[in-house]
Amino acid sequence: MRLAELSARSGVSTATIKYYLREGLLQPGHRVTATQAEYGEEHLRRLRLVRALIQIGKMPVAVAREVIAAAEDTSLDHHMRLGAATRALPRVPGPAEDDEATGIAHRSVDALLEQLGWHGMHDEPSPALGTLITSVAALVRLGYPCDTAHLLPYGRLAAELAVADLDAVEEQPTAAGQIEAAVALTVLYEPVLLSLRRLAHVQESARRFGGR
Amino acid sequence: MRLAELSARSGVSTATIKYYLREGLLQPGHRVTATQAEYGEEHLRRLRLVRALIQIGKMPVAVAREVIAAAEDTSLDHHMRLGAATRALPRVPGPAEDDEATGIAHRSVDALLEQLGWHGMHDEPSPALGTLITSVAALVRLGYPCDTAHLLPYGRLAAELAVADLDAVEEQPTAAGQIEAAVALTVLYEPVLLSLRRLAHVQESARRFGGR
DNA sequence: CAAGCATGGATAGTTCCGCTATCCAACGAC
DNA sequence: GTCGTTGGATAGCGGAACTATCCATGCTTG
Repeated sequence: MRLAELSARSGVSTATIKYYLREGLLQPGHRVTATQAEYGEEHLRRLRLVRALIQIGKMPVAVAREVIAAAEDTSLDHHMRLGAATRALPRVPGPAEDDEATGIAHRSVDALLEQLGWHGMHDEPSPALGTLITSVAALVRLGYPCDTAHLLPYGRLAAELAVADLDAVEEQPTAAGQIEAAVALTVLYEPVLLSLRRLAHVQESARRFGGR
Repeated sequence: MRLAELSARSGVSTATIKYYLREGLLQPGHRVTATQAEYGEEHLRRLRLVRALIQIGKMPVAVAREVIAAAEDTSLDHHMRLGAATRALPRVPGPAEDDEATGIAHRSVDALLEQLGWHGMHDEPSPALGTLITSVAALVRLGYPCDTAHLLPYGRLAAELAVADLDAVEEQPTAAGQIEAAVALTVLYEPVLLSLRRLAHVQESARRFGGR
């Protein structure tokens, strides 16, 4: 398949595909002559994944490159590669300030992890932990309840989600498939989850404050 | 308080505050002379909210303006204003394409809403519904399991979250406080939830594929 | 086999967004 | 009165994600 066909089948313009090739998000096609290259189904699939990460997952192009590179790094073991998406992702600047609210947030989160029985979080710190603390600090600063008691139900539900997610990952037969699934499901279920929560808000609000 | 003090207490530069004033995200201060204005605690609070929406909630400035305007629109009733954040928000372009995957996604989502007993979703369509369908379509296109059976646990957990969220909203004593809380908690608990899910993935992955 | 259009690599340009820097006239404390 | 401060207006900047143009090659068709 030539670049033009790859473009037609993916719905991505040739100019954008060239851009992704430049940025290293896509393997170059097999050069068949000095000025022509051949692309296969795996390029199409990869392109769809990249597009989904960027458009649906709102991931910056540079981050998508790192995530994909980590997922393909065969020097890491299975567990590490499964965590590739998690580690490369969030980019909400960690707790930059060191004010009172950040301190409170830090303590609330530590207590939460303790109560959930999640250990080893500080050993290989996931950027998600920084994002969590920053977000809780923002809530604290606005005076909203965000102590361990309020966070705990969220933590328990997150744990349930993780079980469902990992089940879905394990449905994939091959190791490489599991890695890709971990990346794709982690990132692409996020808008699903947030949308469902928003819709549930509408439902629950209607139930309580019932319009008509 | 003068602009400089507002800046110092919020940690936002005066240039940025002026920008927010221009963009209508902040009420102008009370003009005390031709060239000076006085700001109060409510300006500080509002500024912190705006910052949180933009930095933590990753909301575009223009969207933050709409959300805040809707939340303050006293011509709407309580239920409507509580939904202001939900309706003004997501901006993942709705299902633009109309391919096979989108059709499958549409049917899966409809069946899901049916099984959850969520009705009236199509009457005043929340943009979250469009985001949901687009995201599911992307998963379908990549060949991942995303049928009603897979989505249902997410829906149920979202419903549980909504109950907890609305409980937190109802803790606020005043109507205006509830509106602001609905906006702030809807948006600012999103990174909290996603971070917890990522951390839970690490835990669950360690449990299953356990490195050491 | 020549004409002519398609291919794909390189490079520069465009658009949008979220600030940021510069001016400048009016204030106000010393 | 002097001089630093305030705050409104305007223009500029830097990053991100594309997008448009150029051009040498090469396949294709009459």
